[in-house]
Amino acid sequence: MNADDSVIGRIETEVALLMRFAEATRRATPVEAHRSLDRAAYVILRYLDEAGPQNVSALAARLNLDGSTVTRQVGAMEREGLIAREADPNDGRGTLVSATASGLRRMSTVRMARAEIYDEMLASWSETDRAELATMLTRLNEALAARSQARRRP
Amino acid sequence: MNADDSVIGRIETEVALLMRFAEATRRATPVEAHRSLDRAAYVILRYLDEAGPQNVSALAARLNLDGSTVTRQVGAMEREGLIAREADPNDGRGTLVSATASGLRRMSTVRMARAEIYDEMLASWSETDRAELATMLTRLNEALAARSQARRRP
DNA sequence: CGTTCATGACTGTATGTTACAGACGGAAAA
DNA sequence: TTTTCCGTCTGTAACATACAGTCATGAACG
Repeated sequence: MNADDSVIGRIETEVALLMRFAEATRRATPVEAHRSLDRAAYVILRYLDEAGPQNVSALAARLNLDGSTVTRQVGAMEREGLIAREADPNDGRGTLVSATASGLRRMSTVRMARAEIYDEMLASWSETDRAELATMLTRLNEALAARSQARRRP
Repeated sequence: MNADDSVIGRIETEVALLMRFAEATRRATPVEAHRSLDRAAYVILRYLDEAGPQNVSALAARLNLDGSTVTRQVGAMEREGLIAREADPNDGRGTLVSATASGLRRMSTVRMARAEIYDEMLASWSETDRAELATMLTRLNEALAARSQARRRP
């Protein structure tokens, strides 16, 4: 049986395809929107916005990145004024990273632009179908998150 | 209104999340599966399997990559015996890239492994829900592809 | 209270992927 | 035939990332 004959095969194919599209779209995005807030910066700001100030380790765990990578990322973001770093009052070893107003503004702009793109792209979809897509993606991510958890504590 | 309050906002959020998961999963994949067939190699082999031998430019266009990037990729893949290169009989400038049996075998192995992961991950889903997810992903990709087309010929 | 171990951040280094610019040769057009 | 265009390849640079090691702080335990 060809892998594509099964529903699971189709899911694998479509997720792979989605990855390629997303990458290509990101790279093709005009400089003023993309370079101003590269991928890691965007997700970091999203998370800080959602969960409040975090230390580097927490960010690394959340983003599934090495601590050193996050250190460099937030270093660059600090230079651009997107986030601020301060000593963690509860742990002298830690560094608390918090989003600045400017950082949140930039994140929000990117987010609105992306939502706009999806809105245009799905213009012909019914509201029901859009809701169904959102639900399915949410559930897929929940499944992925559960698997991540399971793998981290084997 | 917060962007997440709308269905479109949720879709944007979930796709961004899915990207992070997919990246992290790819990086966390054990060497024997991952290094043996890195991301670009996998999609190149998938495309060659689907569409037959292609020259470098066609691959680059399809994958939304620069020609030089594809040149290097197929160079590495040739060294590993995953693809073969020959002069394009129809165009002396071109190089025809074709998958080898070994390359297709490796691709298929990776594909099955991935399908297996999805299968486990979605074990608790009903067949109806799985089918619904596959359908929604397919439709989302169609919308993305349509947008790509539109942007390429503006 | 001091020693030892664990943890958080950071730095040095290496790798992989990518793009852009330029070279070179073959193809197509004038 | 000459000029221009196109496909591939090579040189170079940027960037994100991981791994290993360093340094400082906190925690546990005798």
